[in-house]
Amino acid sequence: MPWLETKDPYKIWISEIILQQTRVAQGWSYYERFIERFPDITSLHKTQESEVLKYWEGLGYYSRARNIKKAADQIFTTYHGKFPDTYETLLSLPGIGPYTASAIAGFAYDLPYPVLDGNVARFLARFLAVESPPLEPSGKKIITDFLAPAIQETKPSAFNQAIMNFGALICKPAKPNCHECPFTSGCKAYQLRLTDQLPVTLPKKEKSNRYFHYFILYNPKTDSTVIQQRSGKDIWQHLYEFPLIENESEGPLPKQKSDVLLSVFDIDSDAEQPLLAIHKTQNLTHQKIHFNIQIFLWNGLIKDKTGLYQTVKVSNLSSFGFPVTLANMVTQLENMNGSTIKEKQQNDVM
DNA sequence: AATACGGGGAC
DNA sequence: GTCCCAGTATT
Repeated sequence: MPWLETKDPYKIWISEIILQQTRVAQGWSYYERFIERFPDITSLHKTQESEVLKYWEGLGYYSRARNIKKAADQIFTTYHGKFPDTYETLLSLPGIGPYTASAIAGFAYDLPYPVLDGNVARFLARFLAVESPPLEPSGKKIITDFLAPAIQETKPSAFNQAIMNFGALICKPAKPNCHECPFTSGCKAYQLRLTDQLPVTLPKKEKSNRYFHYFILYNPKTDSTVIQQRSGKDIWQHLYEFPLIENESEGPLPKQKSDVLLSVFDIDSDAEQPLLAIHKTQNLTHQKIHFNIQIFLWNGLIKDKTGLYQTVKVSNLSSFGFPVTLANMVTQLENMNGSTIKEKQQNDVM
């Protein structure tokens, strides 16, 4: 972990944001690349949000990237580039909640704020036999009241690191290593044989299905295609995507709907068939996305005055941040490098 | 208090 | 398939 070798609050901040709801194994390479490109507040302040999102591509929870950019701008202007060094000012920054504020306060400044992440919550929910979900307000209070005096007894950074590691390595979600645990004599869950029933979890909700029909329009003459940036409050905010029609139900898109979009790009669906149609699904926490991706040949015309669509070279696509499923499509497109599509086009003519 | 927000790895 | 991860913001 960065804080094992640095007290730089900037690096600690970035690593903590990346590791929110993200395992070290998944986030570590992102951290290294991110720090290399953005070594400090100034470098983040000088770039565009879209580049930060590109570096976040594939990590998920993209509000983290958007908020990192916001917070960096705030630190640059409001705090003149000096990283905030109190719990309250840290907490006031976008993307920094109670956990991250405590983590930075402890690791960078040795301030005694106990961290309460998933690992700590699980350990203390068992140790204290907390009856409510440990991250709900009531359970959270019980745990925080227990930790607040405890962290005063020792070095905050060591305390926080140790208690999180303990939860991750010993007091694991399933099959905790109680035989290696030095706290069994004080652990209520262990005494009551409730270790596999705690912590209490909330009932899970059903996830919704969504049907995304993407149109990849390929202009072989210029080796270019069309993308747009996602707006609104929906998933993947500010990431890029291909022209999209979302359908309410499973199955093929009604011809009338696709014709409306295709006509914007001067494509007659009766004359032009997709070169390729790809189906994929992607499981997210709250929804299952069904992708239907079609590649069409395109003459380069856009009959749309909103300016929401932008034409880009295929060779330039990878400079934009896409949702992971579309990022994989981009990789495929680049590998085709136009030649496969042209080949396919010739085969169709013959 | 409930809900949305991504993606992947462990089981 | 299910669970859940060094959580936060919004409603």
